[in-house]
Amino acid sequence: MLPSSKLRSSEAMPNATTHGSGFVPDRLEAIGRLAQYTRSMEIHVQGDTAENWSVVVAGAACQSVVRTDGRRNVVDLLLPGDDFGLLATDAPGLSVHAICTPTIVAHYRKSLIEAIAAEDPKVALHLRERMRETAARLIRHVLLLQKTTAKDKVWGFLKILSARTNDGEIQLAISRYDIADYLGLSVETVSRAMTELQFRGRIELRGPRRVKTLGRPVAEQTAA
Amino acid sequence: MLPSSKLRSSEAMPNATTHGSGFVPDRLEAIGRLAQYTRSMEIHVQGDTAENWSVVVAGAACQSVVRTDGRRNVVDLLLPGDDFGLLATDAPGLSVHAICTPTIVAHYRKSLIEAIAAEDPKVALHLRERMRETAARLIRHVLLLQKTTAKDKVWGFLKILSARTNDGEIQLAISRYDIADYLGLSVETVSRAMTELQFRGRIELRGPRRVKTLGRPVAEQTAA
DNA sequence: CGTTAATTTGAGCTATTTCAACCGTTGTGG
DNA sequence: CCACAACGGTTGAAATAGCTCAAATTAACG
Repeated sequence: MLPSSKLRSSEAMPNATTHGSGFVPDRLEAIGRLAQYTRSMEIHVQGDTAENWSVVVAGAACQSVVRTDGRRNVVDLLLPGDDFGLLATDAPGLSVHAICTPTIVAHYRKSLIEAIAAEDPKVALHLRERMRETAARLIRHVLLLQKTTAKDKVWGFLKILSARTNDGEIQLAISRYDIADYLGLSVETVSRAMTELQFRGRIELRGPRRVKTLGRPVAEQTAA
Repeated sequence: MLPSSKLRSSEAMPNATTHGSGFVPDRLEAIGRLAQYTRSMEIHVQGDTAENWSVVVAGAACQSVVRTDGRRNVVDLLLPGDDFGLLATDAPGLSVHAICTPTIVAHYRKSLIEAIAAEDPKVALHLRERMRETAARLIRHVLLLQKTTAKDKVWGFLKILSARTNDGEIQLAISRYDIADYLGLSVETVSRAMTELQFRGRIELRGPRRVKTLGRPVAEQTAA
């Protein structure tokens, strides 16, 4: 259950250090360590539990909890550019797993980035902005979960994903099971919601993992 | 829709400045402005929309959104000691309202606290800790919303509240309607869940707004 | 190709929403 | 001081939505 490879940036992704991934300031880029993970592998840096700030560079990951009854809840979905470990460290039983292969994550020691942030206001500002983004993601998640019907939840979820791609086409890195655990629904309900959304012309399924969002929210449609 | 009174700390709460409310470091306490609000009144400092960091000192407030269809969603419940305005500022349509009378909130200009934080690491640390608390609250909220049954949601909600009081007795500042909007349920379901929780001996209702939590989680009971 | 995992579909059951009415409290104006 | 409106809370009944168990179908991968 260890990363298949844990490499210096220069070894794993020569371009990452030289040109930068674009996700963090150059100043931080230099001290990052890239690690590559495979599907369902836990993401952490060996040796220390909560001492790292991490940014997903490629692939996808999700932060989740498993309940005492065996149920799993996905608290946050992490796509390239998303980070974790700065906020939400003390939550009990929270862990991060890769959900596709390969998933590449950049790890930064908190002690280091804090030292840099202390003397570089630009970096400090960047980190605060990252925290705000994480909070915004959590709030969007809450809003999603508060929607009444499963169709609304699934549609809202797909809409958020499609907003992160240029066109409406989505490459789903995440399985129906993960979506179910993210939305607090059963897999069957997620699947049915998908097919029904297609039936109603709101999405187009070009395969289980290829979705294109088409229309306006389900909420507006049900209102009409 | 303006605060009934907007006072210097020394005028409204003589003790707040001298002894401190205990919620923020002395260094910050000095620059805070206390404002008092009545139920359903929007909480903001006149003149600037998102330029303040605010801490609830007494009473209670909730951060909410109203959807296009008229539904309201409560994103965060703010009890004495909880803060808002640092994270989650850019969310669209988000506003904070007092949910009981009186609700007292301390406002701090962001420009000021950032300046202080820049030269006082202790204050900076405090602010980071506050952001982590806010995120932890959001995560707990997500986990609550992901619970499958309404009883689990309501019980989890009450349990979180009771964890913030010394004994298990809760003084509910929040109405059933607010709870419903917080948990993404209808009012009727919340009410029914309450009476059923009492029927099953998990809580004791000493009046609509006085609840005492008794047993272990509903989840464990349903498992048995 | 064959095996395994992922997704979809079906049927019965339970939970939740919705619409409606009722009760108790509070506050207000006559 | 009382009647009455307004609000918060509870309860009832019908319709719907979602969960569970079960199985079929499809995609992924060695």
